[in-house]
Amino acid sequence: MPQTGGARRRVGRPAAAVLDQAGITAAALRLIGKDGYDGLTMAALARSLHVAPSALYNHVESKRDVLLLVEDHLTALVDVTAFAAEPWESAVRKWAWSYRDVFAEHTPLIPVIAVLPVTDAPQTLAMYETVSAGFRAAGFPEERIVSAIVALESFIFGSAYDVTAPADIFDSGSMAESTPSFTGAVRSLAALGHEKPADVAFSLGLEALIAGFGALRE
Amino acid sequence: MPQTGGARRRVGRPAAAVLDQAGITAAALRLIGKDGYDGLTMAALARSLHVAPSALYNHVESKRDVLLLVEDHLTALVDVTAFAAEPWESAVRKWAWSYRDVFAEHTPLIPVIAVLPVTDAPQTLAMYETVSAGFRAAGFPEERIVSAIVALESFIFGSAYDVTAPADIFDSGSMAESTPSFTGAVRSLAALGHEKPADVAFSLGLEALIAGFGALRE
DNA sequence: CTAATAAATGAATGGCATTCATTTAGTGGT
DNA sequence: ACCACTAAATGAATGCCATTCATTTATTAG
Repeated sequence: MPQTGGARRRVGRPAAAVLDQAGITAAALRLIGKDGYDGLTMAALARSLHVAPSALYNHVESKRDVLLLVEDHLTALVDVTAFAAEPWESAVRKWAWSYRDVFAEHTPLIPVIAVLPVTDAPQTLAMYETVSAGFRAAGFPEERIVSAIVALESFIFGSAYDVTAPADIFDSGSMAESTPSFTGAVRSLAALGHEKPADVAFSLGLEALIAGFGALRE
Repeated sequence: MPQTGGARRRVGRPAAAVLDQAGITAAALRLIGKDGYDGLTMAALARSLHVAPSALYNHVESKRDVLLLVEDHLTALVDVTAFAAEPWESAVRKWAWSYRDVFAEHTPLIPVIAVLPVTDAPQTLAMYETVSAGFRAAGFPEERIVSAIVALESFIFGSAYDVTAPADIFDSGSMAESTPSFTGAVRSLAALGHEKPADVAFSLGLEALIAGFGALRE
């Protein structure tokens, strides 16, 4: 049943197409924003588009395809503008923070992205092109560009998960006495009173990577 | 139906308990080794233990619990021995490679680990204790220890995904002409003929992090 | 001895992605 | 103008999944 309220569409091809990939992507994003990734089911997606679930399969091959559409849409939101206007260090810094922030809200996509051939994701490919051109212009040896980007990306994806971790993730509970070193370190960090510990760790790692990679430039 | 062949157990509590958490963990690991994480279903797990699926719920609360048991078991396999015997740099290096190697085979656990309160995972907590003690002994300022470990872990988790990526992940296909910088960088890396590009990126990032963090020591 | 608890079975339950037969509408070729 | 083909919708399965529950039997605590 495509619609609960309102006149339901009669069987057969409608005069004007109801669905397309852009509409499916937009509906998926709305759904994710409202109910999270648990709420993103093919049935719910169909319902939000006033369509039967099977109709979706005329436009995507699988749910993974939907996630791919979402991923590519989100990648286009990552800010790469600094590569055209700023020195390499600050361009990388802005890109990395933006990249992490976008996907921290969408960690269920990370397993999809990580093994996604870039051919299937034009916006993602476009991001890589801009970033690698930035590295090249900054004097990076060509054969290290991809490895450096991959390393940064790995750090970014891992850090995106970290953003979603519960605040008390390092509470050692009843084991505190048997883990004095770790418990002390956790308390000592907490004493600094940072609002977002994930940001501190991300900044620390990112600056180390930027400094280390910066030294590779010729 | 608990068993397909053989005499099936009659209804009611058996004289000796059939299941316990250690047995469930071992069976889950066998199953994952044989059929991967897709093959790890509560039904398959029960079948491999000659038990009805519902019997599992006397020993774990949910499938997530099973993944947690597996995760904690695997963490115990991560090599932290170098922290007792070697300089900080090489200890971190060995730990990080070992950690990545263990979880590269188990990437579906990463979303679970990333948000897992350490209270629920004693082996994981033990690893943190050893590692943080190593950082402390190496002269790390206490309030930076946790952030540095988190940053390294983020990089490690992201890199574990990278290991599983298909070899042709960066093949830009028909878009090659419109992405000259990226395509050139990919070709240039390929020309080096490394067997495992993921290892090159991991090494590059890890050495940058070690160098950057090493400078924090007092 | 008896009540409570623990550990098993087996039969649901509801949700999920996906497939398929069917219907209807547009399209390209002769 | 006709006809075959393709595209896009419906609605009814299908099979798998994690989880729950009533029931049975055995052990354990008081």
